[in-house]
This record gives sequence, C-alpha cells and structure tokens, in this order.
Amino acid sequence: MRMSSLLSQTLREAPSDAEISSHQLLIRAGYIRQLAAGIFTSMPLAKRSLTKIENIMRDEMNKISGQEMSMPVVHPAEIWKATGRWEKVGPEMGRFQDRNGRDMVLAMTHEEVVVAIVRDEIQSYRQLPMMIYHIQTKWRDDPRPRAGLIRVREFTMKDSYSLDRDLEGLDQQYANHYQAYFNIFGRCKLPVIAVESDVGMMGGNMAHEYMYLTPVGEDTMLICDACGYSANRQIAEFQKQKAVEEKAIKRKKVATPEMKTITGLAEFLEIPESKTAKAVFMMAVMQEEEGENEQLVFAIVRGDMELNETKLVNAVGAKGLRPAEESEIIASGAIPGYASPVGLKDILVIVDDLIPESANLVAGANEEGYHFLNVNYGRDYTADIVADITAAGDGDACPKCGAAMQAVRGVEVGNIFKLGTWYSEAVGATFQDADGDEKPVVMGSYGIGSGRLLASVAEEYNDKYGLIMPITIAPYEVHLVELVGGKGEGEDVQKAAVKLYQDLVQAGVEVLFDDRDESPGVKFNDADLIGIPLRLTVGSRVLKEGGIEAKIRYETEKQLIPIDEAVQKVKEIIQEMYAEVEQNLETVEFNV
RNA sequence: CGGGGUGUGGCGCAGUUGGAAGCGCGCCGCGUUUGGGACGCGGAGGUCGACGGUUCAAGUCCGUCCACCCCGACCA
Repeated sequence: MRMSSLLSQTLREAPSDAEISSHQLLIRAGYIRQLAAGIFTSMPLAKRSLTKIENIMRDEMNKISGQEMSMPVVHPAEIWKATGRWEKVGPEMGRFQDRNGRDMVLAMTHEEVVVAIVRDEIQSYRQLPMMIYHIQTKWRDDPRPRAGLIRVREFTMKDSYSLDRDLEGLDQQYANHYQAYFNIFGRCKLPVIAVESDVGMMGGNMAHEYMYLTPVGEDTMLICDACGYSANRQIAEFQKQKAVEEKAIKRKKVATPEMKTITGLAEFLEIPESKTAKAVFMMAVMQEEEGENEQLVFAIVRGDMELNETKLVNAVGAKGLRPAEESEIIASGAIPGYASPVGLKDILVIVDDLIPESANLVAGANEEGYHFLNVNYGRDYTADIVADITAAGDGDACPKCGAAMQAVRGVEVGNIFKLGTWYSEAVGATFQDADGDEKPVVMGSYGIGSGRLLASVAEEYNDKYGLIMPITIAPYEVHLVELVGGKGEGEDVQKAAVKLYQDLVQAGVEVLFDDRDESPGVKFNDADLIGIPLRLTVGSRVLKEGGIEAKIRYETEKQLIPIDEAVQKVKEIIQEMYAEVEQNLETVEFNV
C-alpha cells in the first residue's frame, strides 16, 4: 500500500476527549475515528488489524471443530420473547419497529438465533456434539461508553456456541475453548488471566472471564499470588475475621443525634467501624409466575465492609436490584440512618455470614437519633437468609490458602460460559437421544470482542512515540520509508525504493510504502506512531553503502542490509517475529 | 439516571468591561530545503453546538435544549 493514497491522516495532537493512551494513539495514528459516543469507524489501518485478529480467532475456532456461519443483526422480537429476554433486558437492547409495526431487535448477542436454528436443525444425538461460531456486529446501548474502543456500544464480536448431548460434552467443549482463548490472546501477544466470574441468572454452573490487567480497566479482580486463586470481585470469596468476644453484654440504647453514616457514628462513639452493623436497603426484582414483583430487602453487613450486589442478587434469587427509595424504607417501619432489624417484622432480612460471628455491634434503634449498643445476632434478631454478601477487597485473605489477596483492575476481553439447558428448554430445542428420550440441547457460549482486543493490545504496547504493534496483528508487516531528498540522487533512491517495494510485495510481504513527499522527520514520526514492527529506510546515505536500513520498532539499533539481500533478509526477520509469538504460546491446565 | 466538565476552521487552543472572529498545527499554490514533526511568500477554510430572549450591537449576558468527555449508578 502506498501511503500517498492511504485514507488515514496522523494527528500531531490527540483530540481533547481522548484520555487513555490506546484511545489517543489509535486516533492519532489514524486507525479509528469516532462517529458518536461509543460508535467508531475503523479506518483502513484498523480494519487490517481487526481482520488479522478475526482470522486468528477463526483459526483457533476451526481447530476445535467450530463451523463458521453468519447470523443476522436484526431479529424479530418473537425469538427474544420466546426466551423471555424481550422483557428481561432493559434499555440496553436496541428495539424498533419495521414498516409493518412489528417489534424488531438489534442483536446484542445471538443465543436466541442459535436456539431457533437448533430447534429446527438438530433432531438427533447423532448430530452432536457441534460447535458453531460467527463474527458479527452487536449493539448494546451501554449507558456509559468510555475509553475509546475499550467500552463501546456497537462492536464486532466473535461468539461461539457449543451444542452437546450432556454435561460431559459441555465440559469438553468448555475446556477446548478455555485453551483456544489463551491461544488467541497469546497470538495477539495480549497477556491475560482467566478468572472465575458470575454465572448470573442463566442457570449455568461455570463461567470464566479473560482479563487483561491494566489500571484503565473497569473490572476488579482478586488474585492470590500464593496459590493462584483468581476471581472477579463480583463473586470473589475471602476468609473473614471472626470476633472472639463474648456476646453476653446487655443491649443499650444511646442517643446519636445526626449520626446517619457509619463513619460519623464510629467517630462519635469512638469505636472502630468493624464494631457497627451497616444496614443497606435494596429493592429486589423477583420473577414471579404472574410477572415481576419488587420486594424490599434489608441487608446487613459489618460496618467496615462493603455490600456486594452480585452476591446479594444470587443469595436472594433476584433478577436485579436497585437502591430503595427513602419512602420505601419508611414504609417498612425502619428509619433511614437509624435502621436495624431489631424489632422489625414482615421484612426480608439477609445478613452477611460474618454477622452471626460478630459480637456486640452498634446498630440502629429504628428511632430518629438513637442507636443500640451491643446488638447480637440470634439474641436480638434473626435473619431469613445468612449468606456471604460482602465484597472482597485488597489484602483480604484468600479463600483457598489464606494468604493476602491483591485487588487488581482489568479489562474483560473474553468470556466463556456454561449455559446448560436454560435456552434450549425455553424454546424447546431438543434432540432424541440414543435411549429414545427427548432431551434439551446442552449449550455453552463464548465471546471475544475484536475491537476491545485491539484497544487492549494498543494499551499494552506503546511508548512516547506511538504504538508498537505485534507482527501478528499489525496492519502491515513492513513500513518502507523512502527519503528522496538531496541533490540529484533523489531519482536513484526513488527507483531503489519502488523496486524494493515491488519485490517485497511480490514475495508476499505486507508493505506500507511511505512514498509521500514529506520530510524525513515527518515520515519517521508517522512510522513510529503507526507502530508497524519492522521499518525499512531507503535513502541516499545508506544506498551509497550499498544497502538499506532496517529497524525494529521496539529496538533501538538499526542494521544495514545489502540491497540485493533485502527481500530475503526481511522475510527472515519477519519469520523470526512470528516464531517468537508462537513459541510463547502456553498450554494451560484446566481442571473442570 | 445523579455529580462534574467541555462545545469557536480537520486537530489543539485564545478571544479582555458586549463593539470588525484570531493563533499554532494541518490543508492548497509557488519556490528553497531533505536522515527525526524544515523555511519563505501567497491562499482556502467558520451558521462561534442549536433554538429563543435581552440589547443600537451577542462568541461574550439570560433561558431552554442538544452533543461529547470524566466520576458514579449500570454492564446479556
């Protein structure tokens, strides 16, 4: 490709609304342009990188017997009503009506289409196991797109779906994906860790997220260096410090005027926050037979700990949660700021499993301006549910080995999910098994967003000059710079550069040829910015020495290559780069 | 949806008490330059986010709305 005709201008300065480096550099280097919040155009450079990423995904999916297909982006609402997600999913789903007034959906994922196909196409166990995938546009109207390509509303995703006779088959396909995903990220040179993640409402029994660890990420993981335990904070467990005190002390009411927060209360009473009980009121959306129903949930955690909403949702079996309004709290008989379950009736109380193990806490007296001292679970009140509902934090003890865990941030670049039979049962996607019984197909779903992967790689590999793209996903393998300056020698340089360009292309090398009439500084800076791993320079200075100059983007040395060996030598360098990536792929252990 | 911020040429920005819309980069033309974002001369490019109001006069003051960014809520 000749740069003189490439649709991509580099920018000396990043747009002011780009804050993180991958966003700034992808914009500055001309890879992407923004159209609206969370909606981006992939310019030719990004498109080439994305195509390479997608081809890596294809390769790895094909290796584990995936069949590529293409499912529609626009769906009739019926298939979403069939699984109940038409109602379940909120405004995140794009909905519109066609000209005949029929409800339509913009695809945010493709389980519905998969089960619709499976229902019609899979009749026999002889057709299973099977794995299908596609690389397709998704629309999720995220309330807060951010950080360039890290979190967008429209994106392309490789999503695959495993279909099996039984759970053993699912386990196998899940394990296949577990490894294939490490291969995909490894081939893109993106370091990731797999962490256990929330399975949510889908009846699945296992899910993992692939996290690229970076401070710009918005998920928090707890990882244990000692034993390797790692989990998303949403579900991370930890060992809690139990109290050793006697519980016998008598309950006592004290005046605590204007002390509505735990911090204020602890200061006022001169006690640590761990000696208080924090009351959190949530409205839980419960799925009842005749539809949804909201119920007030009174959650109690120790004052120094944080409620984990995901754990709470799972513990009470709710569809979702929202903070309760003050009026809803008052209607229950509790006083906001001074609430406790002591003396309250007809309210769903759920306490963290540490609470029964704690002694003599300060809790609200359900009276404006008063708290109780020495409140004890069991004696003063009981709960409907006792469960782990607090969030693990940095330094908390590992649930497996007890060592202090680290809280780290990351970007979720992929996930794998054992769905089970939830979807197939919902729509009657069944097959006849060898024993003659009609059984629901057992499913798994697996996803990787290609744009987010590109952005993560850009975030990981850059310096003050620009991007440093791995050879496997760089838009081109070689950035050829011609320096046609000088007096009288320009023609020779140009001839040599054009010939080298043509020879390289002929030899199958992907070359971005900077043939523009620009100064050397501009060309070198643009080359650094775009971040193609190998840069070749043809200029009169080195040409006189009978060669061209080669520089690897992430190294400082340059080397002179005799011009008649250039094609061969370049191919060798490139091969080495590819080989280095392949060598570093890891086989991971996966224990189902 | 709550809190904060920003909207002036493609990008980055300035614009004073309301009084003729500017600068740098980029872009076009000519010339000189040519190994790390060259220089000279001459140009093009703007409904100042939108609408309404105040005023003799609005980029500037007032109101409403919109868009984008950041934090939070949210994230099959």
